[in-house]
Amino acid sequence: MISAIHSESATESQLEALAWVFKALSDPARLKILAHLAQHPIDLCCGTEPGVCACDLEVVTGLSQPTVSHHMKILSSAQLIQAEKRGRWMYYRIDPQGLSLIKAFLPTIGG
Amino acid sequence: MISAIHSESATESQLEALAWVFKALSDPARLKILAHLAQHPIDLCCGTEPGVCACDLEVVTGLSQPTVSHHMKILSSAQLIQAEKRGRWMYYRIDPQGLSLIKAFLPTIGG
DNA sequence: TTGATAAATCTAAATATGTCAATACGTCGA
DNA sequence: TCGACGTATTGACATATTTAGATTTATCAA
Repeated sequence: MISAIHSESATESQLEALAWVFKALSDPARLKILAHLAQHPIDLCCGTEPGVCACDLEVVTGLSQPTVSHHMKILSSAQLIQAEKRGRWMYYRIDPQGLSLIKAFLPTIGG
Repeated sequence: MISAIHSESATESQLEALAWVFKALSDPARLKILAHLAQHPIDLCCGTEPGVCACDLEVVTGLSQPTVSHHMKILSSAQLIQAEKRGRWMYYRIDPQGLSLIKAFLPTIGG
């Protein structure tokens, strides 16, 4: 069949989407944020709400508020976190979609 | 115990090493190279030698020779490929170490 | 309504990255 | 030894990324 001419199993745009998820994971601050979210599904500072608020992540990373906001936007665009605003606070939690993409792809590159 | 003060399970330097592997994976050209290596353990253009030579990867990626060389250096530094020189040719193959690092870390961030 | 607070956006900076042309380096064959 | 060939390195350039200060927006409390 014709599509077999393109012998690579992943299309160009699929590779770009995957590369973007990997890029979101390529910063130590963002890895630290994700590890914190995975290990603290219940918020520490703002009560018993599910998720972690942005102010916590400033402490965890030692970065400024705008910088944390920037990182969260990147993680969100890669579907690695889900963000929800409740009142004045943003709450974050792990989004399984981004990592699922990666886990499905790893065998393609020998993993 | 004292070390428990640092409650994150991964140290700063471990996170940096992981981030570096993810960064090596964050480029579509490098993903394409890895996919090609995984799917062609036997060389196409230069006989029956195990591995893929650099000249093949110029064709696969459509990039110039120096650019491919640059990408291979990055993949190698992340332990994602093994490189071997035989005569005038460089042969590459998948190195399982880099991906193993990642696969071991994914559960830490909810994967 | 006003003031305070949490987060996003805008702006600017320093640094990093991807790319190729030119060149250098190794290796092989004649 | 010399020339050709495959790859690595260097230099240059355009673009992207990380970061924080200043400002804006949205929400709540008084």
